Amino acid sequence: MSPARRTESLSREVVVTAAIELLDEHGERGFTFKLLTERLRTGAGAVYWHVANKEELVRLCADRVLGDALAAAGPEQDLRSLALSVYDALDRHSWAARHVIVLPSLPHALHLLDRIGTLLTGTPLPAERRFLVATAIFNYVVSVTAQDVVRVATVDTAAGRDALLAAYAKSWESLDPQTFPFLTGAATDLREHDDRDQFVTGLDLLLDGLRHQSGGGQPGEG
Amino acid sequence: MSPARRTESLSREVVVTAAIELLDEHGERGFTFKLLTERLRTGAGAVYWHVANKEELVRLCADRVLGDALAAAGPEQDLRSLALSVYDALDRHSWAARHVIVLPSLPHALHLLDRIGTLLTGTPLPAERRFLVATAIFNYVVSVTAQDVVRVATVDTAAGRDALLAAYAKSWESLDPQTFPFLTGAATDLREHDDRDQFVTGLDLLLDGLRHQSGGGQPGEG
DNA sequence: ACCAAGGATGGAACGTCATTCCAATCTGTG
DNA sequence: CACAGATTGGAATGACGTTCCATCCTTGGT
Repeated sequence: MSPARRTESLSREVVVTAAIELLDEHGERGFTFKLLTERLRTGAGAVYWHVANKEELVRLCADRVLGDALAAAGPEQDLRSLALSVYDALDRHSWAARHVIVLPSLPHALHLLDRIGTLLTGTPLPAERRFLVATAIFNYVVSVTAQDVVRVATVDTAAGRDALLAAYAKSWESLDPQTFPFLTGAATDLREHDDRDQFVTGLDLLLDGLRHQSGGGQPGEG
Repeated sequence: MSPARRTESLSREVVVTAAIELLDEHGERGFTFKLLTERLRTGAGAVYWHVANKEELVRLCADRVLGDALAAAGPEQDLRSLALSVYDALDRHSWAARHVIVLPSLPHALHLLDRIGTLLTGTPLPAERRFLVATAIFNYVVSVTAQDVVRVATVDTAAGRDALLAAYAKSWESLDPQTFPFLTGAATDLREHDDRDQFVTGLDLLLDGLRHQSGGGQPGEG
């Protein structure tokens, strides 16, 4: 594009914005300072003036993404739609979720945990269990979004994803039914797998458990 | 230590065993081929003869850990104790969980998913929901173990951990009660945080939801 | 308007890492 | 005993994060 150096001044915000773009384009593994300095038309030293190191930079990016997600999700939401808003936002930036942790604090992670905890205040859940349950829900939302157990997202077209799932499903069909009695019969389900549906299934299970526990119950002896 | 080269021949198994030791000692970030070749008393070329690259090696290590965990957990377990066995095994090798994915398949991940699905077969849960629910449980166990939302594990003494948690709890107390109405009151709970308790809380929530959804039966029990 | 002081910048230089390459050694087989 | 292929060790390579430093720019005091 342009060979010259930049005219506007750098700032932490500008660096983070460019980094998020590059993280989205190349993934965390493909995100390098070389790419970053090229896009910003500057040198490494300039970037390091605003940011301690790459790790801090990615953390700042993840916090920005989470902050935007929380701002976009109106404060009137219930637990389920809050969780879905966060899932959708983090899913658009698949590198981000793994950096969302409570301690050492990612600033907006505290906001999210607080919102979950506050929403629990309006339920019959015993007060002394609120923190454990809030953290469990936070944990589910962030962790499951981060792990991405079915990694077919590398393929960016929907058709390619379907083809890949179909190929895997076929290989499941030819597994040994003795050692894999369940999976051999589940190949069809795999073909219809969808990350978001999968997330929702677990979330509803969790929230049903919450209703059950706060209704009249003790955590069932499992 | 010893300057000589090794006498016994290398093998994939030997390499994986040494790698697991080093991963445990230095974490995934600190695990390098230099350390590995020093411990094995060989050169990089020899290691690459048995293993395609570092990523494959770590995946093999994770699969070994998961396989050992499944072998140790007897086949007669119910859902809850199976989940706890896997949690405990993966928690002993904190680098491993993040590499446990279903597609592209980590071999023993398929075994785990199959065992979860098979345990659901003895349940009133509608057959067409089994795969979704099994994957949800798999997802919870593996993802939550991987994410480690409260990263105080860097400190290896229990006393140090407590001190760190106490310090964080103190900082929560002085947050703005306006923006953090829940957390400011939860500092005490944080002080008592325990990763495993936290995992169990979410797991029981999930299993309660399962019992609830599957029509009041007793799925978790054999 | 001038000047010092420190805030910001760009890029060269450095050390570390994963990976590749190749000459050397071992092992089985005829 | 010789040859081919399997296996090994370590030097060479290239990419990367980070540090260093000379330079530029801004600001506030005079």
